Amino acid sequence: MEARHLRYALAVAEHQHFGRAAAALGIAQPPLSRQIADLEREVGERLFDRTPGGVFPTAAGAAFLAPARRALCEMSAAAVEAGRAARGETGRLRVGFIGSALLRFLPSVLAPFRRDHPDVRLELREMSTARSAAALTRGELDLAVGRGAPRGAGAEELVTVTVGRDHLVTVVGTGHPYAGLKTVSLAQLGRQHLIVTPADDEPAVRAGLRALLEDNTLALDTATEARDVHTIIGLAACGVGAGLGPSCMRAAGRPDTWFCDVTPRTPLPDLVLSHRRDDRSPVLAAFLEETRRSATTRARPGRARGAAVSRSDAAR
Amino acid sequence: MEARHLRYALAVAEHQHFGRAAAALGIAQPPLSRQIADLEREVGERLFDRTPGGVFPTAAGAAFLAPARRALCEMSAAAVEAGRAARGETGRLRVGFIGSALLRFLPSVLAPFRRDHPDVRLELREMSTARSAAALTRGELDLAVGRGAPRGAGAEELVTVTVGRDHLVTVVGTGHPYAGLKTVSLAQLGRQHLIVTPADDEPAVRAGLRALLEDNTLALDTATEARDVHTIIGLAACGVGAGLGPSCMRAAGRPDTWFCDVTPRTPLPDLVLSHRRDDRSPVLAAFLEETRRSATTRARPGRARGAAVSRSDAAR
DNA sequence: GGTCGCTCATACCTGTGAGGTATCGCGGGC
DNA sequence: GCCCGCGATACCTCACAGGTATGAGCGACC
Repeated sequence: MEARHLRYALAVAEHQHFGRAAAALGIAQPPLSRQIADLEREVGERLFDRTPGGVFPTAAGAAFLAPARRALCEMSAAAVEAGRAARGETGRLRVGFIGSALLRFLPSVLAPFRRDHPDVRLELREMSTARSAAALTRGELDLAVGRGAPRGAGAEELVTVTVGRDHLVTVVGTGHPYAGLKTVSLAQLGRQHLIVTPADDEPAVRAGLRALLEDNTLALDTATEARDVHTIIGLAACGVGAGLGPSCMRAAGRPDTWFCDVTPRTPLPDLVLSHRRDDRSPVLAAFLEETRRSATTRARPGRARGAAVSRSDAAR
Repeated sequence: MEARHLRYALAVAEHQHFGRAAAALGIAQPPLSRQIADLEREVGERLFDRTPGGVFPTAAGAAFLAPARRALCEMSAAAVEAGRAARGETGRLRVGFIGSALLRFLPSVLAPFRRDHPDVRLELREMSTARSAAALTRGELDLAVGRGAPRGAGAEELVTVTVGRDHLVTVVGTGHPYAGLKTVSLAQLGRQHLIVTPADDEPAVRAGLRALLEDNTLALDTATEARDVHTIIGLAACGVGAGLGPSCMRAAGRPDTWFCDVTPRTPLPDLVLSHRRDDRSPVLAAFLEETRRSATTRARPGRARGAAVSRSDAAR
């Protein structure tokens, strides 16, 4: 049985007349008669009653036509869905991201992406840079948002794009001696109890900090660790010590906290997107395109900081 | 796009290999490659990634395959449903019946029919013989169970089958003078206040009664009318008078009622099935077949009364 | 009641295209 | 570098979808 048979049967049912159905199908009447006869032979039942008053479906014909209609619907739906999937309008995007990406990058990208791709299922999971990179190479994620390009096993299969730059800031509670200062020096920081992100989670960030505080590794080794920027800020607000984090962390500021730039101005590893090099997912491509677009529209009106996007490979 | 393309695409997806898919389809590999290429051209998207490690659906391909599978399912379902409908296993049967058919005929036929045709939607509506015949010719019913073959406009388009015979009995309350009698005569009945079925509802029954009581038409003209056997019995129990009805009415007897045969033994119009002569519905045919079968199985062990089935035309 | 007209079925022809065979191009692995 | 496996390409062939001509059945109508 071919789709042709279904189309012909539906045309006959619609027009109740072989001649007119054939005309509507753009073929002659005899071939239509024969195709219907072939179909009836294959199904094993007469599907139409040919009466002088017109052609009407038998009980078997009526029962045949409903699923036949659905089958043709599904066939055209297949073509439509293939096109939509190819354009990235449907599908799924599994994104792993660090919490600080929620402060500036994701807000600027997610809203327009959702607007332009409402039928894409976004699966967003907050996780550390290290975990998202591993999940990416295992195929459990399609996109990772983290700080610093992934290194280590499988990293050469990934491609990274920088989507944000931040420098180091410190956050303290309003009762802390630094509260009210515009800047604090590295030397001052080295004498504080620090609150930092765990080494396992953010190797690039920790390596950078270790290099900065080379004379005060003790400060880092005895530091309090917190996985989330909000936790770092909250602990600082409690007076636990001086939190260290990216400058975008200011967006999560609370009335009982104070932020100081660190001098000298100290860039942190870039906020980067990573995805598998061989990933041809149109949804991923659409998301990256949206990232580029939102970067340029943000860059034009004013400062390019945090909006610079440059493509590079993680392999080395 | 033809069903062939869907089958081929599904085979390629399943085997992840053009050669093996072609073998499974019973064709050579080159035609399969070409059909897939044709399909991709028609859809406008590449559906499969041909890699050295195997053939895998692209995002568009994956989106295509799901509805394609459903389309093929619907196609085979169409053939199956046509067969089931042709065998009367699915469909609808709208039956109009007089209340007394619930006493003997319908109980013997409906249970086995439902058991053998569980997916047929039975629409059962209690109505008078006159109304069911009219609804039948208007196409609002498929089958009518009534007393006496339909006459009048449209009756020649109907076919009737006798499914039950009854003779006249009378029912009285236990306080009535006839209570305890085995039989009462027509003459005795003519002196009673009667409870009978309305003339509009059951013309054949009323005509028969009128002929019987020719000397006592007054008794009929002043009779109480009740549409339903249960109402006739109930009114008789209340002492309103002597109810007249078919012998199968005994099956609805109550402790406060008494039934007497009428002498001489007086046959009532047959209980008949009617259906449109041009109705080719397999469900109807299956129901009639079930009727015949249950009649013969009931006839064998004992009395054939009420089970005799004879086919005849209502036209005259 | 014979004829006409309408409609679907049948007979037969034709051209397209599905499927066959042979072969090429291209990676990957030894 | 060579071989092997796999999909693509080239070309052929025949089945079958579709075309034309005509037949068969059945109302309608004069």
